[in-house]
Amino acid sequence: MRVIRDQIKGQPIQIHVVETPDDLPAFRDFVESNRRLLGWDTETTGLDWWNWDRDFRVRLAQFGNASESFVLPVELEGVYASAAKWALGAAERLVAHNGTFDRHVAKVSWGVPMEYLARKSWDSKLTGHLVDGRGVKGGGPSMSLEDQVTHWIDAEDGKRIKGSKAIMAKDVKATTKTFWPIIPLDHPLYLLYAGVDPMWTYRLLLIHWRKIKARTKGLIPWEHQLAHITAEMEHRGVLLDEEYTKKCIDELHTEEEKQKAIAAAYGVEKVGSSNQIVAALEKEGITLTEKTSKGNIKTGEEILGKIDHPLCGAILKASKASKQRSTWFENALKGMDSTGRIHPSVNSLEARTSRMSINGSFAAQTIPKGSSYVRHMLLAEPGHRWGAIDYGNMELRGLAAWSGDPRLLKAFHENLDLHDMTAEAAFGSDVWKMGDPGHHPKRAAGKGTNYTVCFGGGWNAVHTQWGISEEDSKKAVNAFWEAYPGAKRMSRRLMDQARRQGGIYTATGRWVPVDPDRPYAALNYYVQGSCRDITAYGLFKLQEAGYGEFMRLPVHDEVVFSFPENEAEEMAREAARLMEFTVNGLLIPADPEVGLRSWGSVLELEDSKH
DNA sequence: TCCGTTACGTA
DNA sequence: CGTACGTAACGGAC
Repeated sequence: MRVIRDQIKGQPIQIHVVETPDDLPAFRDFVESNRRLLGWDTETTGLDWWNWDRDFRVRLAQFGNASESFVLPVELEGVYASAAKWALGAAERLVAHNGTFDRHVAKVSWGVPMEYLARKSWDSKLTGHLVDGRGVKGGGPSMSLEDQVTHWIDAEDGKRIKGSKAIMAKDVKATTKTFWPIIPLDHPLYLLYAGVDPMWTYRLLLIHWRKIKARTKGLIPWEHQLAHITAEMEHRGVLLDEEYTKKCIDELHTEEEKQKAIAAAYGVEKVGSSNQIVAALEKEGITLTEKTSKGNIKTGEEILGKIDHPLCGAILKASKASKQRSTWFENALKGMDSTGRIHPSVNSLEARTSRMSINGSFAAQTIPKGSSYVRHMLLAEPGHRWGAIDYGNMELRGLAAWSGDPRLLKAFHENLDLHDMTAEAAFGSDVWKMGDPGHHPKRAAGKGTNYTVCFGGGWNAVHTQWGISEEDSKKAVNAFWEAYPGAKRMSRRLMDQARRQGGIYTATGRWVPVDPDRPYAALNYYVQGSCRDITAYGLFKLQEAGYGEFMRLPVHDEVVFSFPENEAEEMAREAARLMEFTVNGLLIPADPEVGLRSWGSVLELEDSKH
């Protein structure tokens, strides 16, 4: 058996590379004596595990503790895969970094049920987030294995691994994204890269465990359970309307070509190029002046949309068609498996505030909702109908409940219009009395203020983003804090805590770091983070009640489903009831909607609030 | 090939 | 003192 000797943080490590079946007894001995906690990982041909019946393969499986690991060439012979499968069964506890991916792999490659592994798994990506959930941009460690190693173990080791990818890619004349299926199984850097992974995840878990704040510890099983639920949704996938998708690609392509030709006639070859746009418009006698924060000239919709010139319309139409085509339809088609389903990747614990994100085949959380054009490409299962259940006014209700402000609470308990209330507090009731039919004439300012303040904004944000006059914005924001002193106290308390401790705890005890120069964000972090856990709790209840197999994706304050046609309405009502949650006596309601076959059909319901 | 910037979509 | 994301295209840096 080949042994690679190296170091982590200057400490000696050993990677045992299994080369023949004769090496397996030593592997089994190792697993037996490390069964209490075993780090593991897989190397594959790519991330598209759903193509297991096409060209996806698992190549290596690795198991280890803090200083020793074994690498199995599972791609070669069944005997190695059997050994890997046995090890997964023999371990009492497993730890992996982003282990949901490896559980997909174990399921499609070796038939190991995801649920079986989930029950005894830790995930160092999740524990890392519980310690400090900030990404690199937010001044934090960031959750990728390389970044976690760099931050918590050894900066040199982290960089070395990053560099080794580039070298491997070069060795096989490929890129860092394409070398995975072709790198030889015995490439020394590949074996080193693979072999250190289980050691790192093992070490990271122990480091994180010590650092997770006492109040946050309770979320460890919570996050692992949630990650399992979303992994099952990933595994199930969402049915794609292939015919419709292809039709849209053609349509958009035609539109794009048409508009590009118009733009080209004015000298704009690349409709996304600000330089070309500025130069072409200059020739037409139009000078753009508005600058971005970096001093470049702005050429977005905001600017071009206001100019009455055929070039501007063509540029906007061409880039919109192009972006829709590639972002939605082509990405989805590329990600389709042999059964016609796509498998977007759900990151169950992503943002600083813990909100989930979805990427991959399509970014479900950014799918346009102004029109049903894109949403029509996603279908419920045959004989099913699409269901969508969303929480109503979740964040403002949360603010009311957690702050305990009497007027905010009264508004929701008595079904009053909070936007009218804020408008009244700011601009008086001379022209409008509570309870009168219709709305306060300045309701828009009230609405903008409610949302903006809840999200940590001030009068300037109300002014610029809601189109409210400067004077009204100032008046409304001041009035908000006056009218709802409970919210003011809550914000102040959180800012104090953030200044003293560097962060805040959400309603579920989650630690969220707050930047010292942005203490005002603390209120939003509390509300956003706590609301995310209400959605998470809803998913637990749904799973527990047997609704798991019908769930498709979580979309912030919404969950989408594929329900059997005959019981769809009833199931949606029951699911909504399960999701509803009461915070300090205030209900966060969940509204069920059932469409026809496609996601888009829900949007077209007459009574849809969307 | 990588990465910062800008733009635009969502809650 | 708006917050949190993902994706695409461009264009300079390497």
